[in-house]
Amino acid sequence: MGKAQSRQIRGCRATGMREAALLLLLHREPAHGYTLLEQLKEFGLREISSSVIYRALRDMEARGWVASMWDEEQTQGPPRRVYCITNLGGQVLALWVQDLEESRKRIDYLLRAYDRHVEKRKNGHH
Amino acid sequence: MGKAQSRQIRGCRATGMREAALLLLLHREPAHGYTLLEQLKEFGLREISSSVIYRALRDMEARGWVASMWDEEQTQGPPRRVYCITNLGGQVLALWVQDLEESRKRIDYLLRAYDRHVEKRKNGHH
DNA sequence: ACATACTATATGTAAAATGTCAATAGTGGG
DNA sequence: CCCACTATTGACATTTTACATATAGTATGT
Repeated sequence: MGKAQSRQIRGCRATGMREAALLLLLHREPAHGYTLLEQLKEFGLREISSSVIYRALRDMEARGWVASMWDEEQTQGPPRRVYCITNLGGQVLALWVQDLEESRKRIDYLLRAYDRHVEKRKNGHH
Repeated sequence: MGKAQSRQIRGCRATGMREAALLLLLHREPAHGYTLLEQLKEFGLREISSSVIYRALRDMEARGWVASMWDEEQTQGPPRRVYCITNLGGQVLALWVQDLEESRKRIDYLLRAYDRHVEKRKNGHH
């Protein structure tokens, strides 16, 4: 399929949703990547593959937003990491939240502009 | 600066805003790239460089969402393209709008979840 | 004529983000 | 032992975005 056709409309997510959701979950309580993978569904983020989550977690750790250690209690499977949010991570979460608020405003504006425009058309103001 | 530090929080826009805004503007009336560049500010999209807009327009044309021709009337500068939205483009715009509505819902959900969480913390529920 | 500022579009390339696939590995059940 | 489920990681391709720059016409001042 050519380059021109490649971009599809597909569940347009706000950039930053993933990070914000992860940080929020970890702000509630420490968790493992595998658990977070499940919990993210709460936020309606469409299927995110596991490797993406794990990578996001490692990146956030490199930035100091979260910290991790291997879990001691052994469970049904190989050892797993527990991630905790850091103080910095909490602050960053607050920033993401502010950004999302602005995003929402912009989306609102566009949607209203669209409605107004469609409305006008219906009323015959070609 | 290392890879880990490279990702900044930067005016988190919903993916698809740009396309939707362009299509909406063109749905109102045909326009030139240079004009659209100006008009996009209405939607609070932070500085988008011209090359990004022109590329977006060409891509949308390749997908059949818009059509262009060289403007006949000559103006202050080199010849310029007029872009019109196509029927397909109008339908695509409606889809983008639906997507943005869902995006807004998801953002809403996350923001409320954050508020609830912060509220709980304040009330002493560790 | 020459410089420069603004209008206008196009391209090349690098960097960043995302997606896909598969590798590795422990545990438990039949 | 084979399979299914839990759990994390790495390699690679694709997609998206940003940035710098090329090209070019028009207008204005000197």
